[in-house]
Amino acid sequence: MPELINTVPRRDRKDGQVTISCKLRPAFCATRDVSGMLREVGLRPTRQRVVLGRLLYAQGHRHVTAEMLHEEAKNSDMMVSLATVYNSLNQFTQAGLLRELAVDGSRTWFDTNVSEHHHFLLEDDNQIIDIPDSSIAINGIDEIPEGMEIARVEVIVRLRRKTSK
Amino acid sequence: MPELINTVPRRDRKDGQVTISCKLRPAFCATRDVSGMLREVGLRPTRQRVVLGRLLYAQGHRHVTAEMLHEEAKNSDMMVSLATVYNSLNQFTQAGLLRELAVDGSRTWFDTNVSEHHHFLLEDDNQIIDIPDSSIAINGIDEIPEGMEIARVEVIVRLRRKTSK
DNA sequence: TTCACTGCAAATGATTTGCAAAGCA
DNA sequence: TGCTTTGCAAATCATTTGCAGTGAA
Repeated sequence: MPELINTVPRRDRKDGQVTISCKLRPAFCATRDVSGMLREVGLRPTRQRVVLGRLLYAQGHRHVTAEMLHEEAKNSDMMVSLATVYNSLNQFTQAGLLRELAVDGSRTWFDTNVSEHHHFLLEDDNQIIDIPDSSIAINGIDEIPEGMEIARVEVIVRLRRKTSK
Repeated sequence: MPELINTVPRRDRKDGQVTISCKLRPAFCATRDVSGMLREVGLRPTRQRVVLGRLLYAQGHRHVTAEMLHEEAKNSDMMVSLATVYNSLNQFTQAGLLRELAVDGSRTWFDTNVSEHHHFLLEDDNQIIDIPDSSIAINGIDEIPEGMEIARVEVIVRLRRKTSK
């Protein structure tokens, strides 16, 4: 069941302070809608794109790698080649349905939640979790280089297991 | 000429707010000190490590990739193999002389400034710049998952050229 | 002299690409 | 039918590794 949609993060800037408020955007809900969603962004709803779209959007927001998604497709006996998984993830990203996350040099993560929000990274088991409902204020970036503007602010809070003492 | 050293970032936490104050740590200064620096962290000052150490630390803080550093070594006719550049960068990182940056999925960046601070990423020309003297307050991460603690907070402010309008 | 370190070349792992075959409009 | 899209296999790119030779201590 879909939540209310709130895709546009608010961003106010005043005297060197950037404040970003964000609510998680709900998944493109409902399995049956994937074809429509694809058509909406100009991607032909082929069998493999629909399969991947369902895996991505049918269960709420997710963070996935190509390898993970490929594995899932295999397990649901909807074979999609790994190359196609990569291609589709890139097409989805370009179409604005996914967002790429740079958290970990070794592999690329994709986030089905494209609205502005931030992440916990569990260093021990290499898992990514949304920071829920965050309202983040950053001071001290009033000196943005000449001629530039902020495209996006990404905050990654790296967590580790508490050292028992 | 070295600035004053201030390696330890302050971090206070009170009611769900984490505040981090940081000053840029100066480079391990002076060309002639690289050998000593290496010895201090338990790395034998071999010719190639000293060459790389000089390139990294002789000119203030830097953000480099393995490829960049390899190129520089070649240009200064101090040949060091690419494999050794990679190995050295990893050894330096493990020894705490460098910090790895996750900004861009495609290649690994290393930062000679290991104290806690944050970065601008110029998306257009893929350049990384320190956010100077930043004092950053983050609200809303009071719900850290059970049994976890913050290892590090990374903020990346992605910048793009201002759209002329 | 000894053992750590380097350099090459080959191995790896993630991702992309070329191209013939297959599938949607 | 015609033009996309897929799937495989080969190509690529960044990075790591095995191992014989080299060099600091």
